[in-house]
Amino acid sequence: MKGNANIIRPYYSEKCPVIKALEILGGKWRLAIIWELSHYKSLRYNELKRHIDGITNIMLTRSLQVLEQHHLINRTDYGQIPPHVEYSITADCQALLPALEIINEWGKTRIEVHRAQS
Amino acid sequence: MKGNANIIRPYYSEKCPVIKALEILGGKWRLAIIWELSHYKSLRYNELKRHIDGITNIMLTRSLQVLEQHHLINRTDYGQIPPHVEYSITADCQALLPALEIINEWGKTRIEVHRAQS
DNA sequence: CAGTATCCTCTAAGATACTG
DNA sequence: CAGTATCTTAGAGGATACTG
Repeated sequence: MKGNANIIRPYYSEKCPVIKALEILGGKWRLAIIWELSHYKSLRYNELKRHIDGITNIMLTRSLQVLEQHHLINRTDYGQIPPHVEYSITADCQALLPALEIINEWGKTRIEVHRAQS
Repeated sequence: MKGNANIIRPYYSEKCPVIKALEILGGKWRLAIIWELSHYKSLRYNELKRHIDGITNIMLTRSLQVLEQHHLINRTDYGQIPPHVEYSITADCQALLPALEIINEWGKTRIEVHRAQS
C-alpha cells in the first residue's frame, strides 16, 4: 500500500472540519465511487469499475481501501471461488449524500461552462 | 504560475459532474478559503491568511487565483498604496454553501473519531 | 472475479527570500 | 499590505504485468 495515504496532512484539519473532510474525501476518485455506489444497493468490484470510466485497478482498490478504513463503505466478501465481493455505502456515508447532490448539480453547470469556453 | 493548475486532469470529469467539481474545488485549501469567506461580506488578503491557520503566502495566492479564474470569488483591488484588496464569494459560489454546511458538520464527527482513536 | 506487486512520473504543496 | 520568484520534494496517481 503506497501512495495510498491521505492526501492532506493533519494539524489544521484538526481545527477545520471542512479540511478534515477533504482529507478523507479529497482523492481523485473517492467521491465518484461514493456517488456511484449511492445509486445502488451494492455493486461488485468490476461493476463499479465499469461504472467509473477511466479508473484503473490500483486506483479503485486503493480508494476502496481508504474509504473502507474510514467506514464510508462496506465490503462484503462472499468467500466464493471465483470471488464475489460487494461494496455498498455505510449509514455514516449517507449523511454526505445531500452534499453530493448539490455538488453534482453544481458540477453540471461547470461542465457547461467548460464546453462553452472550448 | 506553476504547480497551480487543476488537480485533476479532464476526460472523465467531462462526464461526471462530481469529478468535475472536485477538479475545481479539490485543492488542499480551496474549500477552506470559500468556507471562511462565506462567513464574511469580504475579507482582506492578510485577514484571510490569519483565519486559515497554516496556509502560506504562495498557497493562499495560488488558491485565490484559481478560485477567481473559476469565478468562485471576487477580487476587489482598491488601487491604493499601501494595497487594499478585498475578497468575497460570488453568487455562483453561494450555491455550494449548503453542501459545505453538510460537509462541515460531517467533518466535525470525523475529528471526534480521530480524537477517540489517538 | 477481484484483486496485488513493481516501478515510475508528475505536480501540488511548501520553504525561503524578495518587492512595488 | 499584498503579493511574486525560485527551488525543492513528498507522495498521489498511474502503467504494466501478474495471481489465488
